[in-house]
Amino acid sequence: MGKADFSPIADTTRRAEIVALLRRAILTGQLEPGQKLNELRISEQMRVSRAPLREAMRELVQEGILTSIPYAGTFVIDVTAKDIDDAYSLNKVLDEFAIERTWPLRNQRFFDELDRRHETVKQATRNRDTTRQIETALQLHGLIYEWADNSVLLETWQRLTSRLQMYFALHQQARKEAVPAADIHEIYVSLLKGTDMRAAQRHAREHIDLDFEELLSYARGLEQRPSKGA
Amino acid sequence: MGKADFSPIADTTRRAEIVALLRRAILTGQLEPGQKLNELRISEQMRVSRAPLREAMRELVQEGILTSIPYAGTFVIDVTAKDIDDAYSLNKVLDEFAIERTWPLRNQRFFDELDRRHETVKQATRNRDTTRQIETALQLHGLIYEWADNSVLLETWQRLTSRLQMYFALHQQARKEAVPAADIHEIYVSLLKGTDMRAAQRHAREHIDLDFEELLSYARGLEQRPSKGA
DNA sequence: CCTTGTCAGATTGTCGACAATCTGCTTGTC
DNA sequence: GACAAGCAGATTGTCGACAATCTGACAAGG
Repeated sequence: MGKADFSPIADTTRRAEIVALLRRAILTGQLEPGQKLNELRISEQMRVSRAPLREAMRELVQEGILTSIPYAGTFVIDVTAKDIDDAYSLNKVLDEFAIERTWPLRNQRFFDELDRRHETVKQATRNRDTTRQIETALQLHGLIYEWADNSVLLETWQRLTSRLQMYFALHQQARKEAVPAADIHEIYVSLLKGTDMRAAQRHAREHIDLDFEELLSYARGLEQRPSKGA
Repeated sequence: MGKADFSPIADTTRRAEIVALLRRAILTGQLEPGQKLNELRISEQMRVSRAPLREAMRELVQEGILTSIPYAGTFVIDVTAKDIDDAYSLNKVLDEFAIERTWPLRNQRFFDELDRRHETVKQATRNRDTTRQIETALQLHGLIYEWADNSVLLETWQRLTSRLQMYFALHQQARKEAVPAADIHEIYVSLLKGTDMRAAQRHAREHIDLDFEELLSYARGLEQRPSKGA
């Protein structure tokens, strides 16, 4: 059959590209929490007018990684230990739900995709590319959300992901050492392939606990850190 | 003491007002699902330029009640039975979590607020104001989210609320009869005041089931309904 | 010394006009 | 008559300029 699956072509608006650029800058920590985004300066740097830039910023405000105060400016969100803890506890609940929904829908394509993403994480780990390591680990984790066949759940996860990626990036940036080379995802993947759903859910919970443990103690340390301005 | 608590003053930007206007129009069903929003026409009607209107629309796109296709237009989201079912099942999980978190934080102020909102619903019911009835019922329901002391959870709920309100409004609009005068929230409120958390969670689940039951059958009926254009 | 009024500079919010893109119709060709 | 090319209208995307608002400094007054 000549039936090819074409994915939708890329958004060719400046707005979409600006959103991607800004998001990346925030999630990798290039833009620090609390920092103000000067519209004129950024628009000149990007060789773009302020209109699409402002529209892009509105999107990121709604996405939850920017915050806007009328006539004062738009800022990268501040990260508090409470924020991380909130995201963390919600994540646990959502994980359990996502696994429950994904469970009966697992098939060979799911397992293949699981392996593929796992491999991508391992590769990033080998390359000592911490930023990409965070990104790919979240993508591995996100598979259960993509597979759960619930659009609202997926959206919720994607919003959460933005923040988590930002938190982890900040954490990594703070302690300059490389992340553990040991593969902490091995068990997670194998449990998702297994037959005991409860076990998978339980592990996901503990798995998350592990990841967040350090993150939280780190965040509690920098509490009341002054926001850096431009 | 002359120490007054001042809440932040209202956003006085056109953008914010436009967002409120558009959201209301969508959530009350004035703008139908699938309908296209003509920027020029709306901006002229509101006596506003397209810039703030477009920024407002970006916000609502991210809020999930509008969808944008580059160079084609921005449309009110289409409502499918699956969407409602997805929102419904996630809502159940979130409710359980919200109740769990709110439970130890309940105090007199909580109970008072609960009664206040309950009273507001009853008043809207007496006045046969169905739109307000939906709105107030969701606000009553939202108290456990506001009280749970988890900002991420609250945000998630607020996004979900937008859709739910839209769904219920559509439903109401379809079947023109008035909503049941019987007070279905009575038990919910009393259980939240009680001592059996599990019972409250269980009831919330069933309570939601009741509300959604009709909504779902209605939505399944209008599946493949053609989207109405401008 | 502290408070209040004023002002200049910088930044955000809004506007009207232009450019890019899509849609549907018309036209020409076979 | 079927079909592709191309044109005109409408709509969205982007731009540069102007208006509204905030911030901080400075001066006047108590």
